[in-house]
Amino acid sequence: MSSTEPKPKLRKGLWSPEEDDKLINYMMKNGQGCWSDVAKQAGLQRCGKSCRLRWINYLRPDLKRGAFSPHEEQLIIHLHSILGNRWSQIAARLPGRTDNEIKNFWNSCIKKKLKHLNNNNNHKSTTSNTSHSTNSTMPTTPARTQPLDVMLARYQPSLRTMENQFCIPDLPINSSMNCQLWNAYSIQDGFSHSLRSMNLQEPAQARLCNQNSWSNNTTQLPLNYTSHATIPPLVDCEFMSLKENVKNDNQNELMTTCNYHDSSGLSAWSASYSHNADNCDPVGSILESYANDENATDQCNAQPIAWANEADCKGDDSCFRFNVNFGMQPFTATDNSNREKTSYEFGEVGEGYNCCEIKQSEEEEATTGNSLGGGGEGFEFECEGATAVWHDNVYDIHTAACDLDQMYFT
DNA sequence: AAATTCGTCAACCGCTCTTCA
DNA sequence: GTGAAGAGCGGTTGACGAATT
Repeated sequence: MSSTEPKPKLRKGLWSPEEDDKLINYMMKNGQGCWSDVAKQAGLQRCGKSCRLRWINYLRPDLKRGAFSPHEEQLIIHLHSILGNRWSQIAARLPGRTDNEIKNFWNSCIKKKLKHLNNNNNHKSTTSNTSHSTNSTMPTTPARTQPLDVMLARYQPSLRTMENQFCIPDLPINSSMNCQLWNAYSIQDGFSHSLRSMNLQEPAQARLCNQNSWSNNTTQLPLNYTSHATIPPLVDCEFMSLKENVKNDNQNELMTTCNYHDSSGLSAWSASYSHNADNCDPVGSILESYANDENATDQCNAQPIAWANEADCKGDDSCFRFNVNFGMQPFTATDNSNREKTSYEFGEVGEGYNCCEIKQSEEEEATTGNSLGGGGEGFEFECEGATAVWHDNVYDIHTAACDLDQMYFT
């Protein structure tokens, strides 16, 4: 049965240049409003939804047209490895690109490359397994030199190799310390991690270097992943520390866990240090076991992060947590009750490097004592415009570089 | 040269979330 | 508190040009 009433027929399909003109003129004149009104008032026989889509994905003036740059490709792969198919969130971090564009690019281009890469790898591993079954050393394949290849390789857990891990270059650390580094490219939800553990050597400082600029607000992923690889230019950091006066021998023990976030608001890598792990409480023991476990690459998940739980601070432990922005230095943190003041010095080290040096000051050792222990208190820090407010196990972070909200410690 | 396959991308569809009365 | 409308998101479709057979 056919209706005799003339229904308002809405156009579908491709937009004509005339329709585009009408929409552009209307939007330039009136700005964005109710989309169903836009359709009517602009004289378009389209539904509001169609108008919105056309404007957002194609007509708005701030769109960047053309092919994706290599850097954009890397960024998309990086973000997708963390966010999955959350195209709008990925697009939000690529100025001038739309979610639709990125989605199409992913489905038509990157996905294919990944598949191809995976096929190659499967072939390689099949053939190598049949020929060498007992070789337990790290893969000896040379470091990849193509950025996209590196990103793709890192995206696929099965393809991760030593040279594809983030590592902190030139990271001297006390021989009594163990250092554990891991990248975070397997993050799906919160801060679970894919780990790479390392034992490092003296001296007793942890220097975190970056060939790019710490203070650069834009996200630039590292292009080279050699043994002295760069790390992302991170501008935000969650920093946790546990300090314990070990009983009997009056020896200080320090365990520190850092989670770093790049300027796109995503965790990019983490590092942990333990001092005098031999005397460790469970916290240090966990760290040590990972540091000594050659197979710890992918098994830790969120466990290290849990060290910062109040419950892990036993006895007279002091426990303090704060956020820093490495692009701003020096950094001083004060808890919101003004009972303690903890200073960390970040200085530039080396020509062409904007490095961050983390060390615990004498004052801090002397003053942290027990007063920062206990749960339920919030901490608030400020650092040249950056604030981090801790409440209900959530950090609200606001910085001049980016506005990150609700980062979680698990 | 025609037919077929492939790749790209704009647009649609259906669903969820948000806002507001 | 509730429902309707609008907005936004991700998956999918289909048109169209290029490449291949």
